[in-house]
Amino acid sequence: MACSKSVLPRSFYTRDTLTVARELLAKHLVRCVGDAELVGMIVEVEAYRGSDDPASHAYKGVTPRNRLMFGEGGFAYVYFTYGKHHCLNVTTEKQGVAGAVLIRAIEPINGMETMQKNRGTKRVHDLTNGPGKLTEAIDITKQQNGLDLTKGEELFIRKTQVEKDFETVSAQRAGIRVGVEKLWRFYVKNNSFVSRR
DNA sequence: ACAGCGATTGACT
DNA sequence: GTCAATCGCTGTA
Repeated sequence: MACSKSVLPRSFYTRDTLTVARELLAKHLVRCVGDAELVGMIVEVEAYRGSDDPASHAYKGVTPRNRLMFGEGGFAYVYFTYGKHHCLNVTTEKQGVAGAVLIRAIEPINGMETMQKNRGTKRVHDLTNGPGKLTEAIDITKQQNGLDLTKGEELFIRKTQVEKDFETVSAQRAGIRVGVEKLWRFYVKNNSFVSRR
């Protein structure tokens, strides 16, 4: 696998969830499907923790759905919601500590034609500017739930060759009714692929 | 067994 | 701006 040494290692993920969330911005999310490499730059994320975070799936303890949030950092946690959409998270923290980062938006870098086909639209700015949109664009379903992101194979995240300067904005998380006071949504300032709300 | 609902989206007024 | 779609997960019985 080319560029495998730039794949983020386990030690990146097994840290504090808020730190991992902020540092995921401007990294490249890579989805390999056959010979195709669908790539997007992460521009918007949200952190979810455990018993201190009423908005988190992990707030009330382990269930069959959220068990990956309690496992070791660096795995994909994919869930299905509103009867329509999949959301992609990466797990964080060490084994036994709940945490995950929701990938809310990416800026398409490579494989845009496939993303347009998967989304059924040609409008570039509608391809990946939302958690349910980007999973459809890069073909993430529960098939990918539990994947190890440190392998550099089907799904992974890598450092960019030259990371441009950017400003990080902290804001309220979207679509939740509790825990809104925590500013655990982070996005790249002025990036046009950040979801609206 | 089953009612309630959601870390969203797209269509419509 | 408002609201319906749609179904798997969760809590309760």
